[in-house]
Amino acid sequence: MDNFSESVNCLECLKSSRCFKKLIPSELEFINQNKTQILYHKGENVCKQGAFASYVLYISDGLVKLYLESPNNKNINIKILKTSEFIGLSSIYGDNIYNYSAVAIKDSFICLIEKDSIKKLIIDNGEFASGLIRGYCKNEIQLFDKIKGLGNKQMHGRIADTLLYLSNAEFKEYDIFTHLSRGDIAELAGISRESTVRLLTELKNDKIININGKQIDILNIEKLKDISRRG
Amino acid sequence: MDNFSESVNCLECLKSSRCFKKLIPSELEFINQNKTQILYHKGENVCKQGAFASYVLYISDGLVKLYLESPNNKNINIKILKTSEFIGLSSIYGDNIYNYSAVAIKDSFICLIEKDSIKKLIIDNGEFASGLIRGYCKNEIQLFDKIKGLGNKQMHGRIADTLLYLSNAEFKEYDIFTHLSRGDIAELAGISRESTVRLLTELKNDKIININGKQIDILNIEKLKDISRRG
DNA sequence: TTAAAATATTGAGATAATTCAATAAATTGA
DNA sequence: TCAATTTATTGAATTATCTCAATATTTTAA
Repeated sequence: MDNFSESVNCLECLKSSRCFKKLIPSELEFINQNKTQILYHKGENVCKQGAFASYVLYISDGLVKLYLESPNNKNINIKILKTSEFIGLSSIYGDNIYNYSAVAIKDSFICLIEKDSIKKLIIDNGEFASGLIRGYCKNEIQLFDKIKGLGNKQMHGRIADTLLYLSNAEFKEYDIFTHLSRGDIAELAGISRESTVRLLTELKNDKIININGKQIDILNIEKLKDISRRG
Repeated sequence: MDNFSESVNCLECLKSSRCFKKLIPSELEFINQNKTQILYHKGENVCKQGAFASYVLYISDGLVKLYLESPNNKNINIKILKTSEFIGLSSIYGDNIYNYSAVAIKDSFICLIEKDSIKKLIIDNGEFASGLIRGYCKNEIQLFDKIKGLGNKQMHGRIADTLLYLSNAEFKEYDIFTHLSRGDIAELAGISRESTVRLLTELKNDKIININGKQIDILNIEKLKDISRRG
């Protein structure tokens, strides 16, 4: 199988984002003309922080880890993106550079959409713009949560946050833990791999979670939320 | 002087944001009808995390500190907002709640704009929506920087980041340091007040900055940038 | 299937950063 | 202007967290 799937038509796409539903057929056709779909294999970089950003990426089907790189090559994972989510929307104005890196954590079909077509649709179609802005808002709120966690919680609260995040309904269908290493979890929580392992063992001993290889299940969500709250 | 300034007309406003310039006169008049301008004194809360958000706030003239509150009542300062910037734009969709708190750090004129009028203009005027999205993008990039700092820099790098941020051209006309306490700087850097003081003294001894009461001046920006880079 | 590579786990020591406490300096309001 | 309050500064002790190193387990690829 090569990197290009049989050409998927945006007008028939079943994985389309809420805001695409606001487009009229001719606009959808316009997007269709200005996009390519590519298969990224697990572990492959979908975009790279600092690289020239001519496309907005859209996850047609897959699972992608978004992360920030730092000079001291410690990464911090921002979030896990799923089917029907955008990558690189924060790059459509301004520097024309990706502000983060992204890597497929399982084989994923990604649509590359010309940045300028998105910009054109924002101006032409207010409902589309409104839908996009809805996404920006949701996004921002999540970034605030991240900042709260990193800014004033310590290890226990952060790992609790991360486990609650990963156990959230949005990942139900994804069997998310099988795609994540301890290092991935550590970088989501913003703590070291070793500390992560230690904390997970501790939570298991306290019967708050159950660990089965990579799979982690929450046994006592109230206690975990409490740990998250206390920080 | 009461809390309301003589009614300022949006059509004649000299402090209008870039995106307001995309509005046609009737739309500006529409905003004008749906806003109130209020004077907030230094130290007064402009909005409160968790409170019902019916308005988008716009700084007509002033200086406002945006911060996140946590249960353990340690705050983290997100940024300092200046004249012509919005507060609460991330609340126009979704939960209808402010996601952060904001406090005036000097007397500030703030316009309260009906959330629904902003929403209406987004749908009616693509150029306005586009302008707003430009703001969302810029914002997001700054939040990523914040996360990078908190996530994988230690004290020295963080205080360097904060000093560089506050010494940036955007605050040139504001004499920003006179409005900030050591605690404010600490919460911007995400470290304790005591550590902040110690680090500032250290930087002063190394002749990288100069301290004169509240005023802080960068003497060796290259060295400071280097500290920021190393983390 | 097996050897090599990558990932996970555990313990111990080192380091970063906070907290507490005491004092100094600056600001505020009567 | 002066006392009261808030803010800033410094040192010492404590705590949180990381790093290093050694071993175990899992995954990968020949």
